Amino acid sequence: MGRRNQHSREQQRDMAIAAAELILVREGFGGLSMRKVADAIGYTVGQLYLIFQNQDDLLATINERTTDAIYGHLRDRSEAIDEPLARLRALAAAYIEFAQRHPHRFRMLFEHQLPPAMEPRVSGELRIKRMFELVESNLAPLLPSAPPARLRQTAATLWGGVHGIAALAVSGKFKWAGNRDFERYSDELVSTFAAGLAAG
Amino acid sequence: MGRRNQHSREQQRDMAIAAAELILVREGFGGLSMRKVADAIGYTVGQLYLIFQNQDDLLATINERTTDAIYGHLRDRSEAIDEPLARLRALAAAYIEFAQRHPHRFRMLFEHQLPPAMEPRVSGELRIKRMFELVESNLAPLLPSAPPARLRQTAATLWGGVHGIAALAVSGKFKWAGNRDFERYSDELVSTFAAGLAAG
DNA sequence: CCGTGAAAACGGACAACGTTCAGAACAGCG
DNA sequence: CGCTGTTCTGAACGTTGTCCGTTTTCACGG
Repeated sequence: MGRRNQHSREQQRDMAIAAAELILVREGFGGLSMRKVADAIGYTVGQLYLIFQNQDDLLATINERTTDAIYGHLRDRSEAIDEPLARLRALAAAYIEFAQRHPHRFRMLFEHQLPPAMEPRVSGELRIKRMFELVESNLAPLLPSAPPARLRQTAATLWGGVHGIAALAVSGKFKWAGNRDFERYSDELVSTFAAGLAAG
Repeated sequence: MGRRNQHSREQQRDMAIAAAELILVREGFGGLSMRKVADAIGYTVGQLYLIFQNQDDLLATINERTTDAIYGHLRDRSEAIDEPLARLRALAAAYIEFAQRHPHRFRMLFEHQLPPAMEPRVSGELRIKRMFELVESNLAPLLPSAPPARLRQTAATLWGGVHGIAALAVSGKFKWAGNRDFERYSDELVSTFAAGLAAG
């Protein structure tokens, strides 16, 4: 086995991912190229294509890590809270906070699409599903007698709404509102939505 | 004035925009290149750069037209309705419908960002603002005694939420929900949110 | 009708991009 | 040392956005 360098394939993979994430954070989605990643880890582009199928493979891998990071952030910000509604508010605020703190990672997660030729990544879909289930489980106490299907739809509705605020915050198309404090919007959304559920 | 072709600069501009929109619809954001546009209108790339400052200029122009199209669609779908809450529901459904019918145009509107070097486009921001004001004016009857600032925030909250559902619908990351009928979500969001407003 | 100057359009150049692949460089074994 | 199979390189191809020197075309003055 002629190995020229001391890094195993697994190590190279980790290095490449770390380097790519750094470039993503610094220069954004558009500035992330295979050549830059290869340079950053001291290998050539060709080698990168022995580690990743193609660029989409690398980006999808990073997106899975981003989903994990969001999930962890949501857990951290909500686990110490007892009251269900307060937990939901905290989850929403944490989601907005992550989007604003890591706009490039957040944007790439939702803006990058795998080409139709590539088979979809089950692991990535499961991660997103898990994130939504976190919302669902915290929404359940507010809808005690709702059947599972209804609960899932309502969780999707609410979280879709929270996601919209985060998406607009990160897209930069929200300047007209003049308000940089986006948690105010997510708070109002969650509170008013919950009040509506209670009323209905 | 030596003009070789029968098209005025204004005509060339219109042709280029129309061709670019066609390519966008057919091949998506990533498939839209200056060279393809130039080919489509029978000119060379160089000429395209006498019409548009650069690619971002062309894309921003298309995005302004997309905003107009959404605005018109929202008006069409809501003007015949009398009841304010029903109007809001119709607006939300129309927004989702547009996003699903024109996913590439919708995505580019919110995913493309001008490089920081270019000065922001006031006309584009005004168009987005106008769209949100359409929501605001239909939300006003539900909050009769709310001050303008509160009204604006609530409109932004609600519409941010609707936008999130549209964004998720178009991003293809909503498969776990198993539900293709996204108007169900926007209906629930608007109804529940309005119920919450009435209760508060 | 011809010449001239300016506007209009072309087309080649450049750097950067994703991707591929023939061959060079290497480690271990005999 | 030489052989073998893996590892890695570096050049290549096609495409992209962008620029700019050159050529073409026309309107007008003579």
